[in-house]
Amino acid sequence: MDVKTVCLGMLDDGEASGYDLKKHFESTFAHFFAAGYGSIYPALSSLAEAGLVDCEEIPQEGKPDRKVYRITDAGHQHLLDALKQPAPSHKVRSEFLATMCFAHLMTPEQIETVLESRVKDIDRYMSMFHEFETTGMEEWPGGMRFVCGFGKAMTEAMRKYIEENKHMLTQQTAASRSAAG
Amino acid sequence: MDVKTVCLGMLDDGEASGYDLKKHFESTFAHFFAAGYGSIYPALSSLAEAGLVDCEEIPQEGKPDRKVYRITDAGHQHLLDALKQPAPSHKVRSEFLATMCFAHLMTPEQIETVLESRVKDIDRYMSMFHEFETTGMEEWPGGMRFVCGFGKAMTEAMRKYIEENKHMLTQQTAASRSAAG
DNA sequence: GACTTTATATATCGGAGTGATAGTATGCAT
DNA sequence: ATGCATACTATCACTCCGATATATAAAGTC
Repeated sequence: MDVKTVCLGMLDDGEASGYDLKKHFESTFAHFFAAGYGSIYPALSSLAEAGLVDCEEIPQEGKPDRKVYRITDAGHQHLLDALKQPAPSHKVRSEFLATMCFAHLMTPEQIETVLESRVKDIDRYMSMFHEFETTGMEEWPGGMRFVCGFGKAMTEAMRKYIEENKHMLTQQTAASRSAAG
Repeated sequence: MDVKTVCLGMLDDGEASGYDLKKHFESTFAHFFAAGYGSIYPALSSLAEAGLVDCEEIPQEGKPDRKVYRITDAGHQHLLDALKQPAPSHKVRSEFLATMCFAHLMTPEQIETVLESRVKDIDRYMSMFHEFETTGMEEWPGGMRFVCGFGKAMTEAMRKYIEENKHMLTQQTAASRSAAG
């Protein structure tokens, strides 16, 4: 399940341009599968070349031509095949946790700053989830609701853990020890 | 905070070879910062070239020479600077959730298989965390304890969410509807 | 005794993805 | 009038991932 396949899945729901897909990646998919133009445009080109999507160029004045992609029958079949993968991965890449591993080399102020930025990020996600819930999430397919609920549950658990355990980081670091003599 | 910096941080705790670091990445760092030889060896070469680590080649019979890396003063200073980054990221890349977004295109059996493999993965992580706890985690620096507790809390929350919400996925999919007529 | 797996140790390479940058136009605010 | 957001495309250098290659010994298994 790479960017190509996710794009294909999004297009299975209706035609769209690369720009449209990017907005999708930034909203409902943001918390578990980010992708930028650098992956989306090459993905769409490659899908078109493989005949899994059709591309219609819609000329526009002033702006660049809008390229609208539509999934083909072969594309739909390819998607169905891709969904047969029995053990899809779930990976975390956290510079935050990597940094916290070395908390004993940081000052309490540095640690506090990092935690604050993490909590801000968490709050951004929480308001995003809240917005989903208040803008017709009930009509989404079950899978999408499951996925967003998953993100919300994880984000809440993260905030709770940080609040309840940050004392482990700020108490008695190497920096505070040397500062205190 | 890239692989290079994490290697530097590990070496701040004592000299090690690329092979040693890999084992570290596979145990305590596995749940939030995976790295393979394809990232570790180039990282070490680059750190050595920049003078942030020293390399001592220890000849061995039969096996390839063991290259032991040791952090330099410049390297330690570089690490301290890297830890000043105020907003380190925390990213999830989940083919699992991406797949679940398209649950309406899957059979209940396919969905069940995917969930089972995820739960197995969760159990592997849980027994890993359990092993950490029973093998002298109390002596670890606060940061490492925080990070492992974080992983455990997230993993537990994940299992709980899946158990309580998987019904959202298996009920009434497109496949089950058409199978039922 | 032969066979496979596991552990020790290095390293490279193709392909995938990231983040920054670039170009070009409209419209809206300050 | 200058900057900023929105709409739309696209590329490029770099980093990272996963698989693969190479070589040997110990330990388990059939």
